[in-house]
Amino acid sequence: MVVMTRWLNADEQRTWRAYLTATRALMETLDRELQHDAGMPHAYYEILVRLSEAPGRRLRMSELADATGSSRSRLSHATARLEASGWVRREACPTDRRGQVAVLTDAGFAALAAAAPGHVEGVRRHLFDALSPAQIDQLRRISETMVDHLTG
Amino acid sequence: MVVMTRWLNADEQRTWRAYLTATRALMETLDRELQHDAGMPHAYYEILVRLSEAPGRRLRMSELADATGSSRSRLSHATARLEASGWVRREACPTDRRGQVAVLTDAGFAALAAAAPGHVEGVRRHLFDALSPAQIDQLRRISETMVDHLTG
DNA sequence: GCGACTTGGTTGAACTCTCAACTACAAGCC
DNA sequence: GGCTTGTAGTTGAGAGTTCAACCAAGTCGC
Repeated sequence: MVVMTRWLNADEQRTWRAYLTATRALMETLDRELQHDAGMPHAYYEILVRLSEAPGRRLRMSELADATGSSRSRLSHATARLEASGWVRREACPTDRRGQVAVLTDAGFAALAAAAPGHVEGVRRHLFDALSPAQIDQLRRISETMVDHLTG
Repeated sequence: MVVMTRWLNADEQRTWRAYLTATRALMETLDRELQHDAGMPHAYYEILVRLSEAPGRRLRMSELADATGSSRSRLSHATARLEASGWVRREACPTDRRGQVAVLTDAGFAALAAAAPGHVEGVRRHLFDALSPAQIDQLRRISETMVDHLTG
């Protein structure tokens, strides 16, 4: 079966390349800053954030994986590393004997509290300072549309 | 010295999280598709694209690194891998004895030609099909603003 | 209660990326 | 020329991610 490829037109091409370049540059900058200032990659920072927001600072592994948009395997490896750093602890789940619960330790909360101001400042400087309020709104709508489309 | 952190307000927070989630989901989807269908990660696909567009299908390593927004180290490793696949060949630069030129082989061009339709279709399906023409325009402007801001 | 299927989570190998160190050559300066 | 500094690119080690295989425990149907 032959299917004609719907190639990108000039506008789409330009949009796609700009989006790729911008996103890559932003993520690399933030990742480098976080690694340098707080000794953790952005993915690990997000894990700590989600745990810190959860009741009791604890979440089932699978819920944490969903919240951070990560695979179970990735989260398993990451948790092992965070556990070695003393920032997260694993406990058995009382209601499901297969389950594990990741718990943010006090040291983990402290590490997050130390990292957050610098990182938030980075997000502001590298992203929001460049955009108008209207653009921030547009970016939110576009991103939410994308999320719906990709996961719907 | 004490500096007050300029925290994100609710709108910014929501925008940031949606952007992160959307971008991660999109990139992972495209990367997985490309890996599955063409046996290469997205970063390598981009290298082949840039080479295919260059005159003589060849570029200096440093130009290629800039074009793909990659570090020299990353490009070195990637080129080694692409060379092992027979998709890229390295030649000495005639004008600068330190230099190397990456050349896209016929096999590399064929691999790109085989991968491109599926990948472009993926970009269209997962991104552009979800956005209105106005949103595509907004995303382009936002992304170009970000690139200027991050690299300016 | 028992087999089949599904879900929760981990593991190891292969792969990619980052960082810092390093070699080699080019360019500027005296 | 000879010295210093900058640029081009590579390398190896360490860290993070993916994929597939796997075990253990829950769930469903009969």
